[in-house]
Amino acid sequence: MKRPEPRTEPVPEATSHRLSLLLRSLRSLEAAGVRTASSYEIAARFSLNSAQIRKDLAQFGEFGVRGVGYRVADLKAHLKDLMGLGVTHAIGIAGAGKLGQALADSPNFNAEGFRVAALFDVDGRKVGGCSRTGVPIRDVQALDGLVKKLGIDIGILAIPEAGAVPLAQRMAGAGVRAILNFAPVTVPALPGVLVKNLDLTFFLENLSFQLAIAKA
Amino acid sequence: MKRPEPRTEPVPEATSHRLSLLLRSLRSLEAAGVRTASSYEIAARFSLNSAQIRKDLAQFGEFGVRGVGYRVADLKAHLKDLMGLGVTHAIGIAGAGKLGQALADSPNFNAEGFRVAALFDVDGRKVGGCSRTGVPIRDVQALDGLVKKLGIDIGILAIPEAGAVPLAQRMAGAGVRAILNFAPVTVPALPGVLVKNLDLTFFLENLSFQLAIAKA
DNA sequence: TGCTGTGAAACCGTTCACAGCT
DNA sequence: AGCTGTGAACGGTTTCACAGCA
Repeated sequence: MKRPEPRTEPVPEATSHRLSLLLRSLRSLEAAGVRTASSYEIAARFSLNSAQIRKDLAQFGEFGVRGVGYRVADLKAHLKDLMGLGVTHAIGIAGAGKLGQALADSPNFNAEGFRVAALFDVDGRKVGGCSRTGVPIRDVQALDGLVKKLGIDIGILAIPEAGAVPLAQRMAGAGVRAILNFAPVTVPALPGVLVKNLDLTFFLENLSFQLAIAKA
Repeated sequence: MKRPEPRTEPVPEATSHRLSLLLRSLRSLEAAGVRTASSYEIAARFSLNSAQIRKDLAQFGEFGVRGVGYRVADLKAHLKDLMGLGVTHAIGIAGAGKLGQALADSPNFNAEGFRVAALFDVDGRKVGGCSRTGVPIRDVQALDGLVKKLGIDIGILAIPEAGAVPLAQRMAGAGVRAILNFAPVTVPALPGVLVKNLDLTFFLENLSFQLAIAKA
């Protein structure tokens, strides 16, 4: 099994999402006791083209066995490694409101590869407490120190619009390497830090838009 | 100002997101007292190509004035109309946990074009209560009746994985026209209902992936 | 034989560059 | 002159179709 040159260009978001889906699918195949699966079988699971699965994987190496398919356990292990889920990322969430706590307690954010290390808030009444599953709520003042101490490499912004950009900058300064922003502002790219803006309103508006068009 | 044929094909998600961004930008321009803006000026606000803005809009009509640009108030009104935000969509959220309540109380989900009409839960202790901003929590049993009574046309799934698909089907049966699913399962397309699966884990995994590649 | 991995073709979205209106 | 609206060029992604290996 050979590997191509290590990539430097970012992976297209569509590819990344398909690989996440693939990983999820492999987990369920493994749980079902399936040892080996062809790209055709996998493609049937979610509605995808089998060639696309092969192409997606081929960018990163040769993971299959001709005439046989893919060994589920092997491919899953390779994928996890590839996606950087072999090591556990420590997450810091700014904003201990409902959204922040929902994310902090979510099994999805404490799954393979991720662990929510702390919540941060400005509200003195919340600071010192912890979320339902025990994620401590700290004062934003302590952010810089705790990012380093806890090894937080991913920051999440679950705060109102106004504070988002400065807080993103603060996180970047503290050494966070990636930021997921839920506030309805576009946080600009920061040097050396990956920023993903994720305004949930846009998805709602998208639905509204599609409905409006279908109606017409 | 002429309009092209009404569209039937779905709008690409990228276009839809850009138009959401454009709408947001127009609101801030209007708030700043700007009356008219060229595609070049608007493009500079977010980092886009001016031609793309013109092309995006051109699919739906002619909204600009040659030699002048776009009248901010006019374009905003047209965009809102186009995106189906002229009428208010009633939203029903399944799952009155932290995420469900966060969304129910979010100003973004109660903005122009949207209003959260009800939360639904199976937990008898929650039923009968309401969220911080007063969205009533109802028993899932009552879903079918309330969808019709409250005119709910958009359903949101903020529940664990297991119940998501059946509940989506139930919502579809009750007459919901679009579903936004936050549970980590792919809810398949249902006849006559728009389904958008939005697994937040995928965005985290995407960040992890990009970090892993950058490191290599 | 049956599957992967992959060049070639088709498709789609973005960018360029300019005609045409005000 | 200045800007929109748009045909044409470009670049990237998806699909096809098959060579090549187990």
